Amino acid sequence: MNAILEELTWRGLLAQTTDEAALTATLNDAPVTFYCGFDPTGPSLHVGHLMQVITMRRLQLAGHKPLALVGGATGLIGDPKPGGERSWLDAEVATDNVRRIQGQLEHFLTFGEGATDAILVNNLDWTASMDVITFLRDVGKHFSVNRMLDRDAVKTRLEGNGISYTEFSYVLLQSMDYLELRRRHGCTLQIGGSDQWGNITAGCELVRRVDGESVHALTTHLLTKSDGTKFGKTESGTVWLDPELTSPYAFYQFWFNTDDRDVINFLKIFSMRSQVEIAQLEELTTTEPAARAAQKALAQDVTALVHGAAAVDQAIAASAALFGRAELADLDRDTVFAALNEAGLVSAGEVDGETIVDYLVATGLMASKSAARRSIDEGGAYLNNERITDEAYVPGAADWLHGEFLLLRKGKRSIAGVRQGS
RNA sequence: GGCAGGUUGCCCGAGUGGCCAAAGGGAGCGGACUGUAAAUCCGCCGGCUCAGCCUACGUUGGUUCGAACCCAACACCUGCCA
Repeated sequence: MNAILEELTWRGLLAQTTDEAALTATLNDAPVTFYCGFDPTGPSLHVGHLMQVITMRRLQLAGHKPLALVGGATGLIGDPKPGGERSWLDAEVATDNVRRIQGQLEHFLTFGEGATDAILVNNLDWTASMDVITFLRDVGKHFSVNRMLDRDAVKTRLEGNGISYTEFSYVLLQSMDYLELRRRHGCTLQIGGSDQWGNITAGCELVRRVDGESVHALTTHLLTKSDGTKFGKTESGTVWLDPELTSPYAFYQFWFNTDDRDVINFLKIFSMRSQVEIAQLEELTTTEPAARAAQKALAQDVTALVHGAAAVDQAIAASAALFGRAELADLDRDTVFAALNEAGLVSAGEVDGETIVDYLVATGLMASKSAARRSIDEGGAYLNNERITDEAYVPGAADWLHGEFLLLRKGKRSIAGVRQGS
């Protein structure tokens, strides 16, 4: 087996390949141009996309050439998912999303003119100008509806709430991408999540039927968590890569809170650490679970990759200040400010009212005054790390840290601050 | 275009005239125990000027002392037929 395939296998990434022997030979033979597509369904990539992005990076480091495709066209159509029809993505929003996502991808791969440098492509470029007759004759003719109906997502939809012709056609567009990228860039490998297997192999088949060339597919396992919940979500929603949508602090916390049972798998998938290093961390997780060395390594690695080393330092400092044992009074003003700023800081001027309930609501920590009162009742609200018992309490001069900040907390780990003055 | 079924809180789903802010489950939140983990147990889970009031069961209008529940129209979804 080829070295990079072995590594992907060890990391638990490799789910399926079209023809392992042929793919191994191809990868050994020469640099391979490969692609992976991202549909612009949101304003940013999120941690769920990270697995593919990092896999692309691994392949690039192994000497292969990535084509990062953003689905300006496919995003407007929608890949059928079992649950039901997707909500319509406005064309303008899609265009904007494409631009944002392209910018993010540039962050993770090395782009340029060199042999293994990555190239950005957008499938709108070869789809928008295609006319219906050409589409139906040159592309549609190669697809059997009978086989399209066999796909799981489609079957589920037929048994459930049905599927529109729009989404049913999605696979044709994605297949066209493969054909086009092979012609334009000599692309002979497509990677994606294992849920993309059907779309990817359909592309392989189209290339074979139309151009008579044999191209490859490689899928990665879908990420599962031990507790059965979906990866990539927190109580506040999707964990985005855009620092405007998910702060580096929240991002760091997301990884830091990983379950013991998942942390080693995540390190294999998301970090560039070696087999030896990960084995050591695995050992530490068993012998000294409370230290959570593996979670720290994971959070630092991924945060550094996405937001840079400086953001890691800030996230660590903020976490230490907010969760540490240190007396709040002992923390210097700048540390408090940096920590609260990461956690989310509201200016006192924006607070409507003066009781602790008003502050809790203003920071967004509590959804409503009712919820705030309830939390206080339940003993789950804290001011400067001390439990609040009186919902009518009005913070006094002594409560303002350095005369400037209030530290508010809900439960153990939802934190926000209020800042006096401007 | 015809016929049938459907639209309930974040999600699923019960409720068919007063006892309904609406059963049950899931998700979520808090507490206890811990390690900012998991599991477990307990509590909470529309809003507010909170023993009361307001808003809510697709939309609008109607019947009624009283409607998520009955009637009408409309909108949307699904299926079957044309």
